[in-house]
Amino acid sequence: MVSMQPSASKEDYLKAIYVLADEGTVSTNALAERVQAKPASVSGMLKQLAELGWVDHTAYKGVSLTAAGRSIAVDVVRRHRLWEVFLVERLGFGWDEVHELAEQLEHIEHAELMNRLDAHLGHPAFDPHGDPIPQADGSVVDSRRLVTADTLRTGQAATVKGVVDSGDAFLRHLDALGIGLGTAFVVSEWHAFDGSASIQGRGLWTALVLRNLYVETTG
Amino acid sequence: MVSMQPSASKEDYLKAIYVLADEGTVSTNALAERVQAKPASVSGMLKQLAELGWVDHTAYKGVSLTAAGRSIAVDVVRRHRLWEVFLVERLGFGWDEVHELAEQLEHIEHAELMNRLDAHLGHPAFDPHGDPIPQADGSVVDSRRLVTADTLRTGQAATVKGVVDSGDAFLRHLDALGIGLGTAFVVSEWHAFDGSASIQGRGLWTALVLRNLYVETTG
DNA sequence: AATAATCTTTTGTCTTGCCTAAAAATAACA
DNA sequence: TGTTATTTTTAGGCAAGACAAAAGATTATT
Repeated sequence: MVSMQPSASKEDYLKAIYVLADEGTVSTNALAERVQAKPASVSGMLKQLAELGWVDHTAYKGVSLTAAGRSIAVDVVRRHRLWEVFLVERLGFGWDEVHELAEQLEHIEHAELMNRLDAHLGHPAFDPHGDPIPQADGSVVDSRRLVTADTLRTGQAATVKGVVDSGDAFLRHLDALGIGLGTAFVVSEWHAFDGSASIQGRGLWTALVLRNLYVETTG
Repeated sequence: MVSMQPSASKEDYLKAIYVLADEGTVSTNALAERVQAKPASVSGMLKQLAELGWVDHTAYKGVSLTAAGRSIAVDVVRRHRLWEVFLVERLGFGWDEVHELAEQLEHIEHAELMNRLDAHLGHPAFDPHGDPIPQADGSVVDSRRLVTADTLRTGQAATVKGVVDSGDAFLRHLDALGIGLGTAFVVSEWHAFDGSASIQGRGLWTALVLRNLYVETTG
């Protein structure tokens, strides 16, 4: 077998390590607390994860994710947050009632499903709790580099990185304007009267309220 | 515990019995074939299902669902088919590539989720393969009582039971017209030129192409 | 009915996956 | 260096589900 699918439980461990690993390594105790198990159980699981090449584990020293492990963990987080957006934006759940449900949905393994869901939701940059949603390639947006487009100055260039809310109407609007993930544009002129701006991208001009767009400035 | 959640595997067994039980009972061998297991394994599982009150099993005679068991099986089928509609109509999957994915999604246990998804899809009556989708209350539409609304005669009364396809645009259109599941109406007049009809319901008149609507005639 | 063929259940075991308590090892630090 | 806290190892448990082999029940055949 080339690369096996992690079980739901292993995904949970990897996710926990990912979340706890602000600095280098995570202790067995901290991990045990996080996944609601005894330290002995964690030790056992870490041995398995290390054999699978998903963590680096030095006995008594702590554990950290390998590149492969981080990739899985990030994907779990991505799935979790995309489902949360779907549940809130499309099915009308409250942002406070979707966590445990997303906790189930996140373990469904199907890359194509998540990519299509992501597109369906307009490539949201943040989940309903404001946490960033990792990209399909595993990159996580550095939220410090990301601003809502209404902070741009006239003449400034930017690239669309995501939407603030994935509401149906707004996404359709964007679609009609030919604006999507990766669209680069320049702010031509602000219209004070309604807070919208004229922007120019790939030869097209359009007016748009920029409040709902996350962008990365490019000049 | 009042009523436990069946495991994914038990749900599969119940669904298999449901599907195979055209007449009274299902044989152990047929079931084994269906769930890809040996008859011995099926016997063991049937004992458990009987203890849980989900099947009636008389040794050597065959098995059938109890009311409780049928209720579970129908719900699994419902979940499976609703997910299929979602995958095809919303995410753009081909109708031939969604089965195995729906096979995973169907085991997610959350009544509210499915009810909201059902509403989100406009209460579809059939899945992308043309199979009927059970209602939330467990009732399964008798497809013989259901017709597409374009077969109605002038003056005939009918109640909306579902849509043929759950496309975004069409559902929004219905919504704007105030038409939904359960809406009763009478066909006032057919317009030969475009195949649409004027209908009247709750005092409102509107024109509509009826081809995409499943209705039950009521007079 | 007796025998044979078939189907089904029982019995005893296995595997997988995860968990745990208790004991041993290591690390940290006074 | 001894004491304490953390971690790992060891040995074992438990739940779910599967299976082979043997035994039992049913059905078909003669």
